[in-house]
Amino acid sequence: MLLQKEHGHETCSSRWSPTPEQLMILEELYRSGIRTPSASQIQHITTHLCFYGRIEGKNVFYWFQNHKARDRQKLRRKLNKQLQLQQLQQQQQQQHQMLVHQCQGEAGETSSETWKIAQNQQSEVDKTTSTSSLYNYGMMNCWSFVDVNEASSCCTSRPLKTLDLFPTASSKLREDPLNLEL
Amino acid sequence: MLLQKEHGHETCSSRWSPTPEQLMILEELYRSGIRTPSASQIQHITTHLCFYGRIEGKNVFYWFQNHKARDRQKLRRKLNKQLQLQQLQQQQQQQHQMLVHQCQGEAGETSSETWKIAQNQQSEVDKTTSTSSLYNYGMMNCWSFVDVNEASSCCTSRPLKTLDLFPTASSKLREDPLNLEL
DNA sequence: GCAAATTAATGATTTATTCAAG
DNA sequence: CTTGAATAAATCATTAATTTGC
Repeated sequence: MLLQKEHGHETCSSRWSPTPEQLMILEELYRSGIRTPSASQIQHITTHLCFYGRIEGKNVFYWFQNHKARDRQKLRRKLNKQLQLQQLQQQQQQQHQMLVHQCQGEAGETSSETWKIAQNQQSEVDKTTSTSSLYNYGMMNCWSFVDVNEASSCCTSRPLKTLDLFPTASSKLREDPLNLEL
Repeated sequence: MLLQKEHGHETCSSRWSPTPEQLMILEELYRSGIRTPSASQIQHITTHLCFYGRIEGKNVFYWFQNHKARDRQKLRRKLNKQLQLQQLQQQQQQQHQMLVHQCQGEAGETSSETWKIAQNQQSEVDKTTSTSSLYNYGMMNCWSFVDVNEASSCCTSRPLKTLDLFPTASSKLREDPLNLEL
């Protein structure tokens, strides 16, 4: 472990932390394709970055190591997430395909036609407050009769069935392999 | 005033907020091309989504309205941002192009070649602690002589030299195996 | 506003894996 | 098959961001 030293007015903490400029340049180099710089590359970079603040070769070395690793890690996780999502969505798509098709069948109608929500099964409670009333749907000049209590009564009955999602993976699931060197 | 209810996700607050399932289905419908659903489409969707939580027609109507608008907005902003970023990056690239090119010229070497930082101009202060010592650069079994005080003196005196001890010619790309937890 | 407490990032080390030479 | 160079993965440790209670 390094000791804390005072170099003039600058505080030397135990570990290097890049100045914004250094970071910018490092990232630029990374974007330009450098992943595991050679010794002399590290040397050049270090010399260049010295202008912006204290830095040494191993800092550069470590920075590229870590950045590359965490980049891949991030990518892997992203892909995994997307995969899970896709699987989920596929299942749900199956589950809701009927709804989609139903809606597609009615594609000809316009949204701003006056529409009424048929509220046939009114809940018995709260009959006093369940008055049909005029709703102005935003900026559209379309008014509809909607029952105020539509939602609450609608929520009490659950006619649909769900598939079990997430049972998929074994416990040993690891992140997907990923080919390196972007 | 908010009434709290325990229906899983459902809390009855003053305004509707979609459950994850509802949101997923709405987005699925959106992706499937629906932008301004007709009255009966809204009716169907609402009925369907009621299963997952309190919802009414106007919520569906508004959701599509908002989603469409914000989608467009997001796209616009994204494009603008990308443009600005590109311009910034171009400027920065100009600024550090030389360094990048320098590094590109040395692309053949491997990172873990033994490399030495010649530290000729030793700073006068702290002579006691400024001992050259062996550094193990992480997991690489490559040891280099590096001066402990490299950094402090590096910033005061610019010209540095690399002494590549044995330039091996073994840079080869390799398949990435890698596996990892979730 | 502000500092203590907590959390997220990330620099630095260690351990495990890969691959090629002998 | 063993060994060593090189590197990826995992881990440790400290700093920076962020939150939180005053």
